[in-house]
Amino acid sequence: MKLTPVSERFILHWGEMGSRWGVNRTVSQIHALLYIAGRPLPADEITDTLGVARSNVSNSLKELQGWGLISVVHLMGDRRDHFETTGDVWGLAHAIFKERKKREFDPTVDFLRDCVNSPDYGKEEKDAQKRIAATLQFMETVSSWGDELLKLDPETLMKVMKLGAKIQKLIRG
Amino acid sequence: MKLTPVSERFILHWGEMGSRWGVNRTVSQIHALLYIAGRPLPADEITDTLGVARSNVSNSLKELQGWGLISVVHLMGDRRDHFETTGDVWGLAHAIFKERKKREFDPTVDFLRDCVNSPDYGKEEKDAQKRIAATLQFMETVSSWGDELLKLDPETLMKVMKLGAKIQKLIRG
DNA sequence: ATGTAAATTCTGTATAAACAGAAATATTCC
DNA sequence: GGAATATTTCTGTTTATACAGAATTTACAT
Repeated sequence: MKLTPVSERFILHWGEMGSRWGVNRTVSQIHALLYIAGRPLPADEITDTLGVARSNVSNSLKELQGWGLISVVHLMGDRRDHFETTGDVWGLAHAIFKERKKREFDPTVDFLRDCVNSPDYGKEEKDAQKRIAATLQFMETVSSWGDELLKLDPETLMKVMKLGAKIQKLIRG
Repeated sequence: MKLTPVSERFILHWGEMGSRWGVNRTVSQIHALLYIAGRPLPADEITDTLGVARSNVSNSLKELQGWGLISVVHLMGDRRDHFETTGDVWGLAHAIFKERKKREFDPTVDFLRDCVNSPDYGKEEKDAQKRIAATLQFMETVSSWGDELLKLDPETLMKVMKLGAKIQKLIRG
């Protein structure tokens, strides 16, 4: 697949940012490619377009499935797997947010709960106890807030975001 | 500094999660230590407590300063630098959120703006153009929402979070 | 100035992640 | 069943990061 200049830049940028987002370059490049392509692509076409090893593509596709970002589809008269991603940026953001929360946030909330319930907890300095408890409480609040937001439909969430700081007035009133 | 069992677990957990959060283990361990200690520590004490090389501590402290998570203080009659972090979980979350947004989000928003304004943009498939534009618009909305939230004081933000999904009613009404 | 403590930078090593290419496995068609 | 195609797993290499320990620099005291 021949890439236009903008597509190419897009894919390269996505790949570079990937490392900051905790996913490797090839994985994010493949995702970007599928997003730009807007149609299901077979692994070989991804391989050719990005110029990486076929095995690398295979593993990366697996990881993207683990993130819930791509799905396999089949085309009539073609035995190859084809891969596609949502063209809908909301769906994407939803999947990414959900998965990152699960991987980066929830384990620590669980851990902190465990700490606080541990028999050793009382042996801690009073100040340290306070800070740990406050951290847990804070993270629990953020966590359930996140879950709530994930439940909202795009339109509502968009309104919430557009509201921005003006929400203060609603709360006070 | 002798660590209690919970403190030790806390620091180790923080260190492990660090890699998922994009910072290395020593960096996050040091931060956790300062957070638990609740008082300014000199580099040597950090070195001894964590059992890592002095040079490693030095570099990690630099990185934590880059994140705006620690500050240097001096104690009377002691020439050594001492390092401390906010004991306030809100302050912490604020600093982390702000910095992550800056590093992981804003560059892509800038990049997408650049794409859309590029002379090559028109050569793109109509569908791809739409998706890129939608991505930009979405990320811009999220970005300014983030900025707004960062401006709110903790109490208000807490109320917003506690409100959760019930915010829908406020919006409709 | 010279010595001493503190902090940083430099250099090499170890570790882990990413990746290519080969080999092996699975799938579908005849 | 066997050939052809598609996919995954395995193995070794490369590359990037983390780190220790040494060397250097900086800051301060006398």
